[in-house]
Amino acid sequence: MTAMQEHPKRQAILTAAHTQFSQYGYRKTSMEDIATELGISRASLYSYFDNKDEIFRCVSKSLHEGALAAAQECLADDAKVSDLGAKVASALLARHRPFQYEFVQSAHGKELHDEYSRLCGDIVTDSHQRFQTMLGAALKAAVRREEINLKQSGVSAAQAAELLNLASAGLKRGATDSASFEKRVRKLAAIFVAGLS
Amino acid sequence: MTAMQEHPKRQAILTAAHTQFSQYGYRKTSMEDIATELGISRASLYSYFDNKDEIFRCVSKSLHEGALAAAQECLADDAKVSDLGAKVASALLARHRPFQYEFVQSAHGKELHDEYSRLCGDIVTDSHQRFQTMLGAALKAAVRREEINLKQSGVSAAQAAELLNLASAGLKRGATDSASFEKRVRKLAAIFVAGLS
DNA sequence: AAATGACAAAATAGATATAAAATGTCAATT
DNA sequence: AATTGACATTTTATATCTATTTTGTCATTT
Repeated sequence: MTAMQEHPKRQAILTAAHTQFSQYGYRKTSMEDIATELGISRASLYSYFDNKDEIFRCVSKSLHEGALAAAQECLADDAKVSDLGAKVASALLARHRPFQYEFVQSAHGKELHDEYSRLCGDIVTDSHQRFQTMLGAALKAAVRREEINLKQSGVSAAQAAELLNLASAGLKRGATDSASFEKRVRKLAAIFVAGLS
Repeated sequence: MTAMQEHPKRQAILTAAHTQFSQYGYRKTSMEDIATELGISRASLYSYFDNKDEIFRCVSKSLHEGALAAAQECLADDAKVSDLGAKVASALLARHRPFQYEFVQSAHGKELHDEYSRLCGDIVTDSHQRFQTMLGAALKAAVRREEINLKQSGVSAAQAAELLNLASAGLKRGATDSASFEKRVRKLAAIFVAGLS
């Protein structure tokens, strides 16, 4: 249920690193920068992490775990949300929120994206898969509750989850800020869920 | 209605260039390569185009114009398509088909994408806009025909068109080939249109 | 034990030089 | 008039060198 216990110092380092990475990109952030951001010496970092690559991977892992936990929370049976469309939208937003750096058209955004696929391809894939599984399960539960009906459109719950996830990622392209992204995801989810009835 | 008349030689050059560009990327394709592909001398190219950048822009323009014309055809009132979902899907596919190079996870795909935004940002934006306008108009016509109803979901026809277009672009990410992309677009369009009823 | 300063090794950035490839022009050719 | 070979120019690729930055380790300090 909960993420693996991280040594609090490790967690602090990851937070500082995340701040620097999203501000200056991966390559332009040095271990010195991360240490300074935290107010400790660079050498201390090596007591907690092997190298910068590992820090980056752990930041990524932490972001993904957090996003998945938040999404899971949104999809929980006892979630007090009016309708399924809103529930799905909130899960999609929880899933994609930490990765809004992709909005950035700048060199930073592109570099970060490249480093992600270079160093964290497995983490991204795994997270992608797990999210689709949990969203698929939530949709299946909704079928059981007869809130939606998949037979008409001929898609499985898993396929529907995949479509929602990929489509949401597409909505980032046109968005200039997180607010417009959020609005679009909510409308898409509402219409999509309405289409499964 | 029809695209601007291109000198047939110009058109032949654009075709040869497109072949080379999609095979080797922009930078790795030389004017010599394009000329050889066509069986003429490199110098001749300069009788028809100022330079490589202009050729690339014209290839892009041609692809976009072709895609828009095809999409327009799909959306025409007299199009003999069973339902609105299928009609919308075919238009989306016509719009995105020429740009499936984005599937390519390889360096080529990324380079081409970069060159597109460097040299053809205006063309891409314009095409994007025009497509959404025509799709929006088609949706509006469907509202008039009472095939769909936008009031329930609270989106304008233009917003719905935008959502469909961006979401479709997102579906490229997960697709490994054009067939899987096509299936996904058809399902998304069907569900989306069903959600507007 | 946790943190750090100091050190050697490795990576990066910048400058320079050279060779090769590609570009754009134009006079000559068909 | 359309096409091209040939030329001068520009761009790109590669290698080498130096100076600087960054990294990873470890003995020392608190």
